[in-house]
Order: sequence, then C-alpha cells, then structure tokens
Amino acid sequence: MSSGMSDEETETGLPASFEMAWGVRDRPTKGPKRGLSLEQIVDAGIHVANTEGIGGVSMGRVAKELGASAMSLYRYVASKDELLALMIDGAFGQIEIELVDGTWRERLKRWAEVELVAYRRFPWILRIPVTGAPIMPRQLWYMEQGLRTLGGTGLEEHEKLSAVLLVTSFTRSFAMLSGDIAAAFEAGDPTTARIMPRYGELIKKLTTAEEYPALHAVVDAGTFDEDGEEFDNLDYDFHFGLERVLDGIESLINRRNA
Amino acid sequence: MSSGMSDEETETGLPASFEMAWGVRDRPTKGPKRGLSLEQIVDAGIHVANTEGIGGVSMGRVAKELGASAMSLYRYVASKDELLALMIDGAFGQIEIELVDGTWRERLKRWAEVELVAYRRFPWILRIPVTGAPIMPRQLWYMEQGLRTLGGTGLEEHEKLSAVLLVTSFTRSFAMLSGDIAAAFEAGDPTTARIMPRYGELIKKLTTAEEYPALHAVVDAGTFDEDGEEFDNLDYDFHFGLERVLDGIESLINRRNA
DNA sequence: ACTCTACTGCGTAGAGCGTAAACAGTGAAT
DNA sequence: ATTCACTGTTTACGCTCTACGCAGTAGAGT
Repeated sequence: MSSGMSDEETETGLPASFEMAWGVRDRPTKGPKRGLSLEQIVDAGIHVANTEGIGGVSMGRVAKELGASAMSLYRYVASKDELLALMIDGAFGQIEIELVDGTWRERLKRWAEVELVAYRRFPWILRIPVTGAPIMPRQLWYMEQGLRTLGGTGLEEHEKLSAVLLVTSFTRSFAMLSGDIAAAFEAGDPTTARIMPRYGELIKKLTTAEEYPALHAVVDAGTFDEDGEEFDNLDYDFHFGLERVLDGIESLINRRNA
Repeated sequence: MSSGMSDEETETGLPASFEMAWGVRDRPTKGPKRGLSLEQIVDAGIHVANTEGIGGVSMGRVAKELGASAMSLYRYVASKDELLALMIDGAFGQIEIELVDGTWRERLKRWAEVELVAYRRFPWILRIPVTGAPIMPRQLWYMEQGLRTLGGTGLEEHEKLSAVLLVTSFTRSFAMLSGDIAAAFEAGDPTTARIMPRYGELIKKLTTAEEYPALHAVVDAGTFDEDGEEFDNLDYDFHFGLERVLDGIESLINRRNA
C-alpha cells in the first residue's frame, strides 16, 4: 500500500486505472512527468496479444515492448488482471461500429456481426475469463448500441436487456467454437489441430451407434465433413444460429404488440 | 520425451489420458503397480477446485491432496491443461442427468436446467478457457442427450446440432454472468463485490443520459435494483432467456413441418 | 530560492508456478 | 536369474506476478 497504483477507495469504487479509462480522475500534478501513458501500455498489450497470443502477454513482455521495466507498469495498473480488462476495452475501441438503419431485426443482426468481427480480429479476448458485468467504457457503449436497436419494439426495458444479452452470449459462444476450429486448421496446436479435421471420424471411433444414436446420426449426415474448411461455412452457421435467436426475440415482440 | 506420459501418436490422435478416460488403451502390465489412478487425481483436482477455487488448483496442491509428489501426476497426465479438461469431464460425470418425457420443448428445457445446475455446483468450470469442440466422454454423452430431445421434430441433423449448441451457449453465458453476480454478494472479491450491488448507480455515475439514453432507460426501469439479491430472480431471468431461445427453435420447427 | 513532499521509474527479491531430467526401486516377461 | 519397461520422487530451471525500497524529479508552499 506504500507505492504503486493502489485500488484505493473512490466515489465509484472502481480501480484507479478503470477511472482513468473513463476519463474521470485528474492526474496529480506533483511529481516528475510520466514516461508512459495508460493508453500506450494497453496498446502495447494488445499488440503483444495480437502477435504472440494471450499467452505471450506478461508484464515483462509488455514493458519490453515499450522499452520500460516490468515494475514501471504498476504505476499505471494495479495488477495484470486490470491490464487484461483494459485490453479488452481497448480492442473494442479499435473496431468501428458501423450500424445500419432499418427494422429492429436488421439493426440487431448488424450489431451482432460487428461483435463477431471483433472476436475474429482479437481472438485472444475469448481466452480471458469473464469477470462480472461490463463496466468499461467501450463495452458499455457497445451495450448502449445494442439496446438502441430495440427502440420502438414495445419491449419492456428488462426484456430489451435480456434480448441483447441473448445475442451477445450466442455471438460469443459461436466465436469461441468457430475460432478454435479455424485456428486448428491454420496454426498447429498439437492437440486440437489433429483432432478437428477428423472430428466426425473421431466420434465414430470413440462411441457406438447403440449408445450414441443421435450423435451418430449427426455425424452420418455429414455435418462435420465440410465444417471449418472455409469461413463461408462458418458464416453460414453463424447466421443460422443468429436467425434462431432473432426469431425468439421476434416472437416475444409480437406477443407484446398483440 | 524420455519419461512421463507423452502425447504420443495413437489411432485416435487423442492424448493418452483422454483415451484412458474413454476406457480405451489398456494399461501396460510391466512395471510396479500404480499408486494412484487417473480418477483419483481428477477427483482430487475437482475437490481442490470446489473448495479453493480454480486458482487453487496447481499440480503441487492436487498432489498434496493425495499425499503424493507433484511430478507423480505426470505419470497419469501430460500437462496441467489435460488435467483441467479431465476435471471438467469428471464434474459433468458427477451430476445426475434426470431427463423427462414430454414435448421436445419440455425435454430441451429440462436438459438446459441440468447444465445450469452443473455450473452452479462447479462454478470453476466456467473459469477454464474453452479449447476446441467437446471430445470427452461425459460431454459427448451430454450432447447426445441434448440431440435426443429433438428427436421427432422434423429438423435436419445439422439443425438439431445448431439448436443444441444454441441452448448450451445461452446456458453457459447466463451461468457466467449470474455466477459472478451471485459470487460477488457472497464472498468478497474486492473489485466485483463493491461494484455489483450498485451496478445501476455506477452506470449513472459514469455515463450521461444524453450519450447513453438506452442504458439509462434500463437502469431507470429498476432492472438492476433487485437483481442478484436472491436466486429466485436469477432463475426467473434464466427461464426468460431460455424461453426466447426455445421460441426461436420452435419457429424453425414449425417452418420445417409446414 | 529553498525546502517539502508527492510522485516517478526501476532493481531487487520472494514466492509460486509448470515441468524437464535424472534416479533408484519394482515386478512381469524372458 | 536377468532384463527392462514402468513406477514415484528429488532436484533444478526458467518463468510468472508483484511487494518493497531506493534515487531522482518537479510542482507547492514558504
């Protein structure tokens, strides 16, 4: 508690670096000028994550990227977890949210596609365990955009929130699954890479048609055969699932307006 | 490569410990009797995760639980990641999957509820980053059960799969969010605990109603006020979202049978 | 101008992690 | 009886996050 960026109490209860990201909290004017900035550090972390994966992100590695020492980062960030949270927010800030006009359904669909693009550009985001509800600026901004797409639908506010959470949860899960599959084809994770191209084959080797009839039926239908070979197929699967989600929301909207 | 459990090639391409979990691969009969078993180790790992959280799970800690040395575990498991994957599967094996008869909708709903129960009993599962498609016995068995609920619906096989993935992805995401909220109330994570009870309040402090009108509307509607106080509310939110998902699937089923 | 003192970045060090390597004991196969 | 694949363990290496203390910096107060 004697040095470094502590998580001291403030009126928001947020860590100091988070308030920094919000633009709240004015820097003290006393000591020497700061050699770095929070934004620099976060960007460096994102750069390392983009090029070397989330596993390559260590305090020392990020500091090296900036020609600084590992400990110097702790003047800007209280812990590595804080840095990771800030990196997620920074990544969301780098995607341009170009939304469209139209029906709520078109708007919400476009909104979900933007999120998928973000996960494809920054796949390491999905490897960072989620902790708590979103509190960072860009994430809340993204939520705001999502809620707006449901304006004029006649839904209750809490229903809008649930609907938006529904869409993000699907997008996130799909990005996880498809990201792993796509990554397995490209780079060579020794475990995943060997497994995925022969997923259907593998299932049939491990399970019997008597015990796992439904699973075998899916495999026999060729579902896994062409999966993942191209992004086109993955895109198709994404939209297929998304349309189901939107159907569910539409069904609720219709009931509310009946 | 000279000692330990290597990830040597086999006909499945799976790590040796995974084949062990499947019951494939016969133990070599040569050397001294084994002092431990894969199941023991996995159970010990689950026990540590249950009592001390996923952060408490280290090779040394798990070995200590069994009165063995850390390195001895590597005779059964090639890496910590493998152990974690086996722990997830072991946890799924500990929940009793009591499904019901009835309409596909009732069956699928019950199926999702079982998964939620699993995440509540083993919250640490959600903290383990997902890697690749499911290949462990209990997870595939659970998928099998899910696919079966959609028998006789007239859906294509790949549509059944998508529908099942849709339901799990929602359940998983919901469990993550609600688990964090519930945990914040109970134990005291310094960051999350202070934030969640005043989430709505916090949002209004950080954002303006001009820039974030939709978000403010949700907060003003009192959506966050009583959230998380009791499990009842969380249960309500879960079923609300789940019904939306089921509506989406129903809409597809109706179209296929039209 | 001079001190105060809050603040800066950094070097050191500690505790903990996963796991590679080498080693001595074991017991079925020969 | 010998062989040798297999066992659990000890030791050690490299890496991680980060608590602590130190020297230098520069605005504030006098």
